[in-house]
Amino acid sequence: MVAHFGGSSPSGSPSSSSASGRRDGESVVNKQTALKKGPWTRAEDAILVEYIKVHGEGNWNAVQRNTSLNRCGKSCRLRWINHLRPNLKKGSFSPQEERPILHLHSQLGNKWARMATHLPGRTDNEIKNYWNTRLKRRIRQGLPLYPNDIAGPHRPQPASSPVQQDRAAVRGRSISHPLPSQSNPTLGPSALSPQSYSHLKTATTFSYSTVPLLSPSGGLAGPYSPTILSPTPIQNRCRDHIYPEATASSFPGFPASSFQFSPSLSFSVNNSSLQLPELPSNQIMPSHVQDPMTEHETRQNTGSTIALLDDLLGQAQALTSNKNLPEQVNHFHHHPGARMVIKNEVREEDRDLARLLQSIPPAGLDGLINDIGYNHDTQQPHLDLDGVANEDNSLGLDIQQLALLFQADPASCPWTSMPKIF
DNA sequence: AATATAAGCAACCGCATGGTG
DNA sequence: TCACCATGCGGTTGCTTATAT
Repeated sequence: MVAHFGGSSPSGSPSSSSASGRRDGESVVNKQTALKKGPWTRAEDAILVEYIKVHGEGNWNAVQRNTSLNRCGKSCRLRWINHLRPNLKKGSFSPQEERPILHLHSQLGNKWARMATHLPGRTDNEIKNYWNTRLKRRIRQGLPLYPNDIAGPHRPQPASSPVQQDRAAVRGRSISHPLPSQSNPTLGPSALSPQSYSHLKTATTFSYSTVPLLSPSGGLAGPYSPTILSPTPIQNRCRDHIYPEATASSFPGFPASSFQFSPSLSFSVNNSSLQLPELPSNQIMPSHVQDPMTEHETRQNTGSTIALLDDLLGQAQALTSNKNLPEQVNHFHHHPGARMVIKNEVREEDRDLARLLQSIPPAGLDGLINDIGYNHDTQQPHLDLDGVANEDNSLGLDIQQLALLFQADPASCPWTSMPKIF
């Protein structure tokens, strides 16, 4: 078979000497004008590895200038990052790796690079490919993604989309949010047909953490507002269609008409690492429905819990801008009883953890956080909460403890019976 | 065995960001 | 302040292989 890569650019597989040879010859002539594309050959790999051995990573464009490689800097970087650098894991993802991916995606969305920092030896590209493959599979299996009223490539767009309503709501306008029932034909769970998939290719990630929370009065949920919050339309759809089996009665301890839909409460402890909550993996919505807020808007709208942690992270960044700064202990600005150990470098992992904590009702955090940090040995964030910390500084909360914290009945905690979405 | 479809994967592209002169 | 450059990220494409019909 003659393979063609990138349209008109012929190239062979790495073992195809004829194709690559012809291409190589061509590249020598056109070195100033046409850089080689397509699969890398072993010879090219060897050149790149040897160069990096001597000069180290970075300055990728210099590779092409200083070697016989006729690849652009971006291509060299990509090849090194994804295939040639040491300690890369190869092969399919293990179940131990898959679960964190699901959890991370539920918290971070399509932040592949960020996710990769939590999965040693794995690249963002691998994670992205894994996720996209899985997403396609689940869609093909017809699992519910969103309701019929918004599905389909040719449906007329409503005059006021749910997102617009959400946006209006977070700007303080009072909008009623009738809870859709399972029997509501327009909002009932729908199975997405494979034919609908092409439409979804434009969909982007939708994360619970971006959903604005409304107080019962319709205003924003502040950091110390009651934890019982009115769900927005988007949250309603999450509850009714991503967890279609769950009904209001599945959430004991919360009024049926007003609760914060936050499955993120379902922490558990396993193998001394922070287990992120089990969340649906298919958190996507069609592009004409979802309208993800900017990070700034998200912070503004969800307020608040995150503000506390951002406050701390801001302090950490300020403090750690001095590389020689010794490890310091700071006090929570809003939580005098809590303390945070600030290491000597600012870590994205901390920000990830902060995002995770964003999903915890503010009152649940109040006075609880004792220590927050990141364990580089285990590559896991750790969080000490007063009275519930484990010996190894991992998160010491199990689902029953959390249920108690948030005054739900642990014996009938709904998240333990949530259907798995993978 | 031939064909169709799905899955897995590698690589490219466009864009955003940050540093520097 | 601006332009330029290097780098990094996420989306997308298209090829190869595996599996189903």
